Amino acid sequence: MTVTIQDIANNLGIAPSTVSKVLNDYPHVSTETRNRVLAMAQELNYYPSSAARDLRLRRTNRVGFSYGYTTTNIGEYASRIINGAVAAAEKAGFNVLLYPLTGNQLGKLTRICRAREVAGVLLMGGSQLLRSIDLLQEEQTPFVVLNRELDIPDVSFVTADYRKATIEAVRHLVQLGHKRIAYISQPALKIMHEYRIASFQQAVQEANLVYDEDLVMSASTIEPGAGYQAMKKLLELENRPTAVMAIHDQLAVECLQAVIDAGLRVPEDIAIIGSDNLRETQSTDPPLTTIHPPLADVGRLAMESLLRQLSDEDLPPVRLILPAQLVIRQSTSGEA
Amino acid sequence: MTVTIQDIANNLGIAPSTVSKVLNDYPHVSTETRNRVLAMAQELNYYPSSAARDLRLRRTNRVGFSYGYTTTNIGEYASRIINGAVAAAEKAGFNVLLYPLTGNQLGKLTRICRAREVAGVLLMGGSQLLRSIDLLQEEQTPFVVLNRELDIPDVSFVTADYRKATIEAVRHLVQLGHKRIAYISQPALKIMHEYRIASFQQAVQEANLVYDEDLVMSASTIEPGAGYQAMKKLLELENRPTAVMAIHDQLAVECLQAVIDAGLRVPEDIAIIGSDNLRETQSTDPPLTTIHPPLADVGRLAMESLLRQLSDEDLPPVRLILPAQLVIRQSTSGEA
DNA sequence: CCTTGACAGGAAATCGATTTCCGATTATTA
DNA sequence: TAATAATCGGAAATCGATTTCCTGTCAAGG
Repeated sequence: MTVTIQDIANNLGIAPSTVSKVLNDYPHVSTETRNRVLAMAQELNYYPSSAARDLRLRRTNRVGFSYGYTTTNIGEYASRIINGAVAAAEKAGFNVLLYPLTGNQLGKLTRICRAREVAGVLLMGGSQLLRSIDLLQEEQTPFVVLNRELDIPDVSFVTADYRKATIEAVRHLVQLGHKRIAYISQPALKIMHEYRIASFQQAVQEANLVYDEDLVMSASTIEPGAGYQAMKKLLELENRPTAVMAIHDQLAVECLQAVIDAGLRVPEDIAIIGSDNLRETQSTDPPLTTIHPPLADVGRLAMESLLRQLSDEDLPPVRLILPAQLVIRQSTSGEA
Repeated sequence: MTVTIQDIANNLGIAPSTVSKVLNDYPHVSTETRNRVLAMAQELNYYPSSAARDLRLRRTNRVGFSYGYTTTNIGEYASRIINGAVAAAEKAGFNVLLYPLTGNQLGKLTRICRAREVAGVLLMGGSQLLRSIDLLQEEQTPFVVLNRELDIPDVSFVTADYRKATIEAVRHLVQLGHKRIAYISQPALKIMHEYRIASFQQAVQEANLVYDEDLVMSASTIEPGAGYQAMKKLLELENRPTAVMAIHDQLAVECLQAVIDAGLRVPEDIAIIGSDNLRETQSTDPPLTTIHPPLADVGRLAMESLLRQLSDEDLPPVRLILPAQLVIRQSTSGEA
């Protein structure tokens, strides 16, 4: 059933070690033997057992993609990253294992490392990101963090420049005459949450606007509807904002709904800016202005860095912040 | 660095075989030894090498998810299936490997099988589906086909009842008074394409309408815009349809755009029905009526069947056709 | 008191590929 | 021609865990 190097050797009356040498392009094998081995390997449709190889070589061509954003479901956001990562892995002959970070995240990561299931890991989110990083560092498992800017020594990451894009977005709103800009975030996003709020604050101040904490709202849960509620609260303020930015498009879509349901117009009464440029932002009415992070590139470059780390032991950490674009649509500009 | 069973044995002055027996709950080990081993394993943070286990046991707890729909990118459609599949695998202690079917699909599948990289495969799409199935059968690698109804002996599949949903959709349109219903498909979807067209034809005939081949259009490429073009052609017919169904929502969204660009109203002039219930169908203007296949369940049940096949050699093939619902929104009903 | 058998634990084979080491030939050089 | 080197191919060790087989001990039963 399964063909081994032994079978090839037996069929030819030679030693398995010789077969292995042929298959690994070692010198000191006659052309004749070489050809016979190759022919027999083809005839028997031989492929080396991945388990045996991995064991003997003490390495594997598998990498893990561990993820846990606000949920452990892959959505459009995650899949764009995965597509980039998988394509890059594929090109290098590596396979990608999915590790949703549910339950005991640290326990799971420990197993992955110590059982040598994978050669390295791409780490995206998870509610225990910092501790996960600690763990991977201790285990000396190569890894790259996705979509987080981190100031930890020797930690590689690839992310998008949400900060700059946020500044650009606020500038865009200011140019349109907005002075009271609200922000809706999601505390469940942890580090991302804090980083984005800080970016927003910086952006507001750089635009010489007053930073009003009352205008920073949180979608309290990760259930759909939390963004709607947050927007509703903003609309009830006595001095309500004229523009809202959301940490991600799903919230932005809910905001849009809330504004419309309140009988107000977008963008005339309230302008809206989302983030991530999900497909649905193109088909809402009006289409949403949004921050476009190059997620496929994030995935691709993270994977490429990881693979480089795997082949080249001590490379300096990679810290990539890719430019993100502001995609302007009618939810701010109003023009058709 | 990496802890082996040997290390535990050495630290305790016993044989590795004894350690293994403890870790695998064999009898004939004294409680005292057992406890000492377990304590030491914990202390050294021991996890068994997955490669060594796989080699010795001649099995693995990895399953492959091979995919290639119209593209080898994971989109919302595929990710919903994957989420279900991964969750089910996770529950059973299995890990999922992603195998995008690019390039030499059959070669890739051959390697996967013969190198024993995975214990089984979920097969979703791919331009060579039938030959892939042949191959997996010959290799005796357990597999389950996703989202295709197949009449091949011993082949398991899990899919949604698009046929019934299509019939329901046509009936819905007929009730609204439609008599000329068009269908936009995508030949690149191969088997799915043919199956859906056949379902549509059946649905039309069961509704006692005339099946007019001129009303069956193809989105010629998989590039965005092909659906728009197809719709445009339909609108140019002298006797144009009053309703359109699309094989998937992305096409439906493009149809909507085309209708609006032509200055017509949805649903008053043209009603539209999509398929898959992608997120964006909720936020279009008007929101789209669409067929909702329970994709997460498809993934989950397919994985569960596969895992059952793995533990229980000769089980009869699983042929599941899950009910799909028609989600009625304003692109047909018109009511807000 | 001897036999039988349960029991604890170790030695060694095994999974399949790689790699080191070694012996036998042949080719090269002094 | 003798010494050395290169070449070919095989034997055996190795990776780490599992499993079979075996040995020695002790208890039970005749």
